[in-house]
Amino acid sequence: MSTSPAPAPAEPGPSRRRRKEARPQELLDAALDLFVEKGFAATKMDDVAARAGVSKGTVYLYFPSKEELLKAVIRHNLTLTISQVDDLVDQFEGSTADLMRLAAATWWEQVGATQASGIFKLIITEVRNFPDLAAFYAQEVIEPGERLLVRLLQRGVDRGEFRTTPNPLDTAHSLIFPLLMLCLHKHSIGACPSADAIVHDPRRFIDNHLDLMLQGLLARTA
Amino acid sequence: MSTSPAPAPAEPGPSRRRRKEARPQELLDAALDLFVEKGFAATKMDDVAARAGVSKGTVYLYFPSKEELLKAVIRHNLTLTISQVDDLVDQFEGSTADLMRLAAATWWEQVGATQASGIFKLIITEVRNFPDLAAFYAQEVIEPGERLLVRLLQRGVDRGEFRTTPNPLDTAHSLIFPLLMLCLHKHSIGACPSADAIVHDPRRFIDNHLDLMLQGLLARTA
Amino acid sequence: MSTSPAPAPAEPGPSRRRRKEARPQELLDAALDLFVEKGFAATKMDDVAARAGVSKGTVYLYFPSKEELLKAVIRHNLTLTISQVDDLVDQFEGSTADLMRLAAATWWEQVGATQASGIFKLIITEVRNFPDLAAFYAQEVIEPGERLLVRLLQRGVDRGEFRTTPNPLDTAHSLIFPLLMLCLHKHSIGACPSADAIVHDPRRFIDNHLDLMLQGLLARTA
Amino acid sequence: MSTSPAPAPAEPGPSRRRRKEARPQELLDAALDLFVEKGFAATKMDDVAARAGVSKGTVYLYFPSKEELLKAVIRHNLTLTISQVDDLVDQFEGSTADLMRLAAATWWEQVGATQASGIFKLIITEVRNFPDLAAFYAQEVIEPGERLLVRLLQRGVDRGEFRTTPNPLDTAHSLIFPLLMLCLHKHSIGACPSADAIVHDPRRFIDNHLDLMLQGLLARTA
DNA sequence: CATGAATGAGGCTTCATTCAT
DNA sequence: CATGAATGAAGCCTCATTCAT
Repeated sequence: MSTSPAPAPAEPGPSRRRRKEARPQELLDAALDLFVEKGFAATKMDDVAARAGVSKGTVYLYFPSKEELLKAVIRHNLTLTISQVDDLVDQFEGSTADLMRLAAATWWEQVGATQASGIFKLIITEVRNFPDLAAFYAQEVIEPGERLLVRLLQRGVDRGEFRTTPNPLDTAHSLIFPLLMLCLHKHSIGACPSADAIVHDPRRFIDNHLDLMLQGLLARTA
Repeated sequence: MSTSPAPAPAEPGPSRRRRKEARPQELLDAALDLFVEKGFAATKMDDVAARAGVSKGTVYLYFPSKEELLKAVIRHNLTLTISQVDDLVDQFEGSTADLMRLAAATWWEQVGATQASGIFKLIITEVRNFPDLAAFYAQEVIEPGERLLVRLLQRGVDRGEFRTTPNPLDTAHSLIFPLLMLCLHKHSIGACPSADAIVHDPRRFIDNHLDLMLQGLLARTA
Repeated sequence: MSTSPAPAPAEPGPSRRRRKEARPQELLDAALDLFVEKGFAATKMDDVAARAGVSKGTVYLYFPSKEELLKAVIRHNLTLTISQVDDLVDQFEGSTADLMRLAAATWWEQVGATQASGIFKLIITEVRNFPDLAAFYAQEVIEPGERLLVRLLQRGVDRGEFRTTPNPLDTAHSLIFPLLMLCLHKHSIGACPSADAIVHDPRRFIDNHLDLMLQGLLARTA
Repeated sequence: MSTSPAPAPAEPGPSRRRRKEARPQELLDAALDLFVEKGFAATKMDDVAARAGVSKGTVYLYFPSKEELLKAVIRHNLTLTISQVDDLVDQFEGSTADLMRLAAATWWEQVGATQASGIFKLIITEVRNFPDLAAFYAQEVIEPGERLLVRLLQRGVDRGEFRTTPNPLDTAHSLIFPLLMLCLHKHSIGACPSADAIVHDPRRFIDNHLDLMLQGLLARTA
């Protein structure tokens, strides 16, 4: 986009400096793509560099090793997501069913539909090779995520919309697991041309899933 | 199944012979474990050999290359599972809810709770590096699996137990995805000691999930 | 020498095994040569392998890293030298002057004139990059060597052959330093064809040096 | 010598100017230190720049390559030393023993005790990798040095102070080698904290060495 | 059949050198 | 002049694969 030769040298001189500032982000994006696509071990630093449009050595100006690059990729893609939905739950005033639909849509737009959705595959793939990640991910994603979902369910119960379920955490997992599978699918089988996409329309699937779950959760008035 | 003692006890001794006959199976098991744990690229042939209790060269007596070993592992772990449940659906005579609970329990016992459950992580991890797998997996697992689940749902509808859902395939995915996530979790975060197990009791989770789904599916008599 | 294709396969089968047992020594010799010639940092593992007649990877079957190879080279070339001269001093019965000449000749034959003489250059060159070596060398070589030399001088004094010197350790260094310089020279300037050899005859130099020193040490009867 | 304050105080300020003029010297000093400490191959241009307090690119403004920097370092540290002692020999009127003591003390002060003493280690370390150095060093240092020492010995013989020795060059080496070893030691084992200094007092050692040698050289009147 | 020594292509990483600012 | 971001050749080390025993 901005890599075309600058037509006017009149500008203060951003070309080199601007690149420098953008590099880490470009490298993180390139690395995320490749780590998700091929796995950490099968990704070559050369490939990361090439995809970011730099030479091999440049990557090492920004990240001291392949492993640190991985950690930076994960750190970079795990922040800020849950807190937004957290705020949503606080402020929303409609029915819990609507809130859940809104939260799911938000999440899908910001995470599921973006490059960041690959992070789930990456975690599942690499967590056993880099055990540090486990604690980090549990603390940064799983725990806040579970708290959020349980809070959401409790809201429904408190407002008389949902029945109680024997184990709210299990129920939370029933809600969220299919969405995570959507992400995993998108970056595995779903990315292979040979296998025709199994889930054709993620948004429709999410609606259907929430409908099913909400039916199962509704307080039966009868 | 085929490891039963050799019928003729006249031979010099069964132990060495049995080993030879068991080798491929032992190698496949070792390879599955390691491929699932570390990923294909990060697994060394040395490790596979060591875990199977043989020397490195021996692996090549049975599998011509690492990639062929991977394919053999996948092929070996994908067969026979669905057909069993298929038969179940044909023969079962009780309610579809009970059938689903039985099918899920059977699947969990034969797949989810065993080493073979790792195959799902392996597929997700490696399918993009070995695109052949995609078609193979789609044909051998996804399509029969989806057919089975849709048939199951249809049975419920036909018998007046379930309401119809706008997209039965989506519904099938809502049913099965959480179970697959259980397998993935078990072989990723769930295997890390640092992160306390998130899903503590798979069987209870499956019950809860089916209850929720069934509530959502039941034909409302009201 | 023995790498020609074996004409008679009748032998028990030494070719492969014998190589395996000789490898470490061959590699240590090759590494000593190259480390001494080019320095540790400038020596490539490929070069070591090539000089030992094996491929790159083979070196790593015997030494886990370049640094460990260096340590092994040093360890291997520092043992057994001083103890021999130590025994000599114990058993010799002639004049201390003769004993010193014999000791020097022995040392020159076993160390100075051999490949092992390079170890002194190697130590001087690399000790600051690998500080572990300092303590090791001080303990294994310097301390026993100094003790030996001081004992030798004391023998001369005790027998009324030598005068006392204000600082025997200094005197010991005056004795030994020129011999060490001989080794250093041999592996530096002395190895360059462009500079005509400065010390033409090491044995003659050693004789001359000892004569000078002994003249300086003799008890003056006057 | 040339770092005296700029004659014209009218200019904006001497500090920046002086730095520019001092740069080459600062770089040579930094490079000498590092080449001596770590060896040529293990020294990074970054380190040289950092020690001289400039950025990496700046080094290349003054020296076109790392190898040229090495040559400049050596050239710079080899000049001017011997000619001073040469003059001393011409002008001195006392005993040759005293002259030798004076010459040794002068040399120690101007070379041995300074940073320049490292040059001997550097030559020994690198001469085989840069054969040009051999001829240069032989011509600039060894030959004048040997001529000087032989002249010194001849002076003693001519004045009836010393006996003749069978090979004056060997004797010259016996005189000078221990002093060179002092320099080498100082920049190798002597610089390692782990090994307690072996030669504790260089000046005392030099005195002792000369006393020994002079005793060995004295014309015996008896 | 089984072994494990040997190979060498390939990947991560370093660092001398260049050059736009 | 000085900077430091960028480059890419080169070196250490790994590991899939081969093959003599």
